[in-house]
Amino acid sequence: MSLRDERKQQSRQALMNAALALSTAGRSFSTISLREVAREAGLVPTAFYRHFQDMEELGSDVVDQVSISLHHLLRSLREGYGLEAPSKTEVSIERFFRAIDAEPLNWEFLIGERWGGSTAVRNAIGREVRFFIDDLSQDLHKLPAFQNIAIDDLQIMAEILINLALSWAMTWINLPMLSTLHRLSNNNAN
Amino acid sequence: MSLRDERKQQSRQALMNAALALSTAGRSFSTISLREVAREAGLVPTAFYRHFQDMEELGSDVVDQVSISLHHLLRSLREGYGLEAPSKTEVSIERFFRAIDAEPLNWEFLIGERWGGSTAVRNAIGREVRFFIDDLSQDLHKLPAFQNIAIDDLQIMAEILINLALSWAMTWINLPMLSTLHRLSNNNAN
DNA sequence: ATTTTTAGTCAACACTTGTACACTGAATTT
DNA sequence: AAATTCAGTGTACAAGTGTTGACTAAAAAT
Repeated sequence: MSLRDERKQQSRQALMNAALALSTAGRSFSTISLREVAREAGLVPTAFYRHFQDMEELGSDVVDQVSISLHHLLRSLREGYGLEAPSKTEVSIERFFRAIDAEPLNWEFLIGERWGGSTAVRNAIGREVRFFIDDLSQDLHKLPAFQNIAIDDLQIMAEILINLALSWAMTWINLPMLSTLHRLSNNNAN
Repeated sequence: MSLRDERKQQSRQALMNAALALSTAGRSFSTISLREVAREAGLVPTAFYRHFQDMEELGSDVVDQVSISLHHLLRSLREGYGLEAPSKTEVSIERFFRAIDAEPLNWEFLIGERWGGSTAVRNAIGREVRFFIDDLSQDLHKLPAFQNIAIDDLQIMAEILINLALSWAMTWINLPMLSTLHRLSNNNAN
C-alpha cells in the first residue's frame, strides 16, 4: 500500500473509532453528528466526505468492523468444546463475559443500534445477528447431546440463546457503568 | 376535572402521541427534536414546556403510558390458561402476535428504545421489562407442569421467553414494513 | 522535472435547534 | 363584577447542523 493510501486508512480508522466511542458514551449512533465525529477524529468536517458519503455509510462500515471482531470471539468460544461435558457450559459463559469486558464498545454498539435509528445500520446488524444464529445452530448440531433434535428446533434454540446473550451482554455492560458514573460525579463535585 | 384541565390533558396526550408516532417512523426517540414533537402535535414549540420539562421527561411518561397498555395484554394472555393443555402455547403465541398488530407503535417504542439514547427512557424500560419477567415467572410457577422447578430456574426461563418475545415482536413489526416501503416507493415513481 | 491526483483546510451558506421573555385571552377564583 | 391563573402565542437569539466550492501541499504518475 502506498504512503498516501496508508495515511488515508489511518484517518478512516480514526473516524470509525470516533463514531464508535461517541455512540457508546450514553448516546446512540443516530444522535451523533458528522461534525462531532470529525472533531473527535481530529479532522475538519469536510474531510469526512473523503472517506464516507454520509453518516449512514460510516455506520454500516462500523458494523462490518465490529462483526469481524466478534467472529473471532465466536471461534474462540468454539475451541472450548473439547472439554469434559459438565463444565463445558460454564467455560463458554465465562469466556463470553470476558469477551464483553475485552471490547465492550463493540458489543454496546451492535446491541444498542440493533433496533436503533439508522435503517442501513439496522439492516447490517440484522444480517449479522442472523449469521450468528445460523452459525450457532450448526455448531449445536455437531454436539452429541443435540444429535437427535430436529434442525428447525436447533435454529430456534440458537435464536433463543443469541437473544438472551445479547440482553445479558447489555445488562453486564451497563452494570459497571453505574460505578463509573458515580466516580465521575464525585470528581466533578471538587 | 375542570374544563381547562381537560384541554391541557388533551394537548399533553397530543404531544405524547406525536412523540410515539415520530419515534417509530424509522427513527429513534433520541433523534426527534422538541420542535418536531410540538409541530406534529399542532402546538408552538414553547407550549411544550407547559407539559414537560424536557424531552427526557416526555420519554419517561411515554414509557409509562405504553407499559399500562402492555399490562392489559399480559392479563388477556393469562386468561387463555384455562384451555386444554396441548393448544395452550399455540393460543398464547397467536394472541401475542395479534396484540402486536393491534398496537405496533407501543411495541416498537419499548423495544427500540430499550437500549437507545436517553438514559431516563432506558431506565424506565428496564424497570418495565424486569416487571414483565417477574410477572411471567410467577405465572409459570402456578402451572402444573412447572410445579417442581426451582424458582430461580423459572426466573431464567421467564427472562429467556421475554427476550425472545421482544426480538420476535420487532422482527414481526419490521416485516410488513418492507411491503409498506415498497408500496411507497412505487407511488413516488409516478 | 513536470504534471496530475487527492487528503485535508478554510470560509461561507441556509437551516434547525433549545430556550428566554413578554404577551394574550379564556377559564377559574375571589 | 373584578382579579387571578395559566395554556398557548410570537419574537428573538446564540449555537450547532450538513454541504458547497475554491484552495493548499504533499505524494504519485508521467
